[in-house]
Amino acid sequence: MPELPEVHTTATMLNKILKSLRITSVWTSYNSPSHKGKDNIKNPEFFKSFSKKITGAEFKKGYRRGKNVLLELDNGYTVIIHMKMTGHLLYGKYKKVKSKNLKERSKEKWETVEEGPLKDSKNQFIRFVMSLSDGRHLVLSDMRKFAKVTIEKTTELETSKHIGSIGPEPLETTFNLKLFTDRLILRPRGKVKQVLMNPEIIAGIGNIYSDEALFLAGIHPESRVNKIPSEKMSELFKAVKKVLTKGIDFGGDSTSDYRNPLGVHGNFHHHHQAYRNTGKPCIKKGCSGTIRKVKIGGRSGHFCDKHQILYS
DNA sequence: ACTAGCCCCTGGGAGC
DNA sequence: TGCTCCCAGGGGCTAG
Repeated sequence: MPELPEVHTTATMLNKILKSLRITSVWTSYNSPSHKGKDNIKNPEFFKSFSKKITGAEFKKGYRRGKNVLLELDNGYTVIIHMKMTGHLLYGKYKKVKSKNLKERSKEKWETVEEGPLKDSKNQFIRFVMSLSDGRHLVLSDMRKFAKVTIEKTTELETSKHIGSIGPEPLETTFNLKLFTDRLILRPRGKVKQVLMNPEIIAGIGNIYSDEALFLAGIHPESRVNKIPSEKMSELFKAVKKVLTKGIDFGGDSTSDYRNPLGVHGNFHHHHQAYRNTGKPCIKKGCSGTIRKVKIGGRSGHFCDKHQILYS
């Protein structure tokens, strides 16, 4: 699933690709009027005004905040895209076709006409399309329809409810051990894995990278934040930076079919040490433990039963 | 402050 | 081959 490294890869590439391109039209197959929250293109009324705001505008820059891709336009608005579980943004040449499947709510769908790396013609999950002034398209593929697309005035972005409450960025140079500890201790009795994954505490860390960081630091995911000794907190701090950086270096993690905007998979999922390795022997040097799975706050956590210590 | 549980959603895998 | 059932989960939400 897209976490910080995947969103970072996508946003960085889009910044280069989209710069000075114009949006000529917009399309979506999302249609859930009853969906909670009106500020989402799944709501047809919202999509209408959204479409009006962005059609004709030009991209100024693309960047990331937390797990959100932010696309700043030249007309004072910024498009906010959260890809959630199965979303990815793809750039290429697509065409609209009539769906043969009459059961589908929308009788239109999009498929690629591009050859090369982006052989995406079987992609039946394109839910949102921005047609661009170069004749190409930026499309959102979103199998489970969890993604969220919305818009804010650029000047109000930092105080908006979508972006305003997001915690500090763990890969910023200003993110040091003291800040890390100060943030975690805001939830003193929380389970460390849950606290790490809370976007209001620290931005961008999800299930995969929290498992991997805790594995590296040798801390059990159910440890209470205020029981973790300071030298272990220091190890965790370094581990968080390390796994996120490694994720970016590998082009992201494609466990959930993540692809970058040119359709290329990442490789981090070939290097998991804990995540989804249930039952396998621990690969830490000299450790004879086994990877176990536990439910924490409705999410599955994976850890070595030997070298990851429970502080509680 | 924290927890449990539900919801959004659909493909993939297991079991029969 | 095809059915049923369970699982994956970010984050927003409510209720306790």
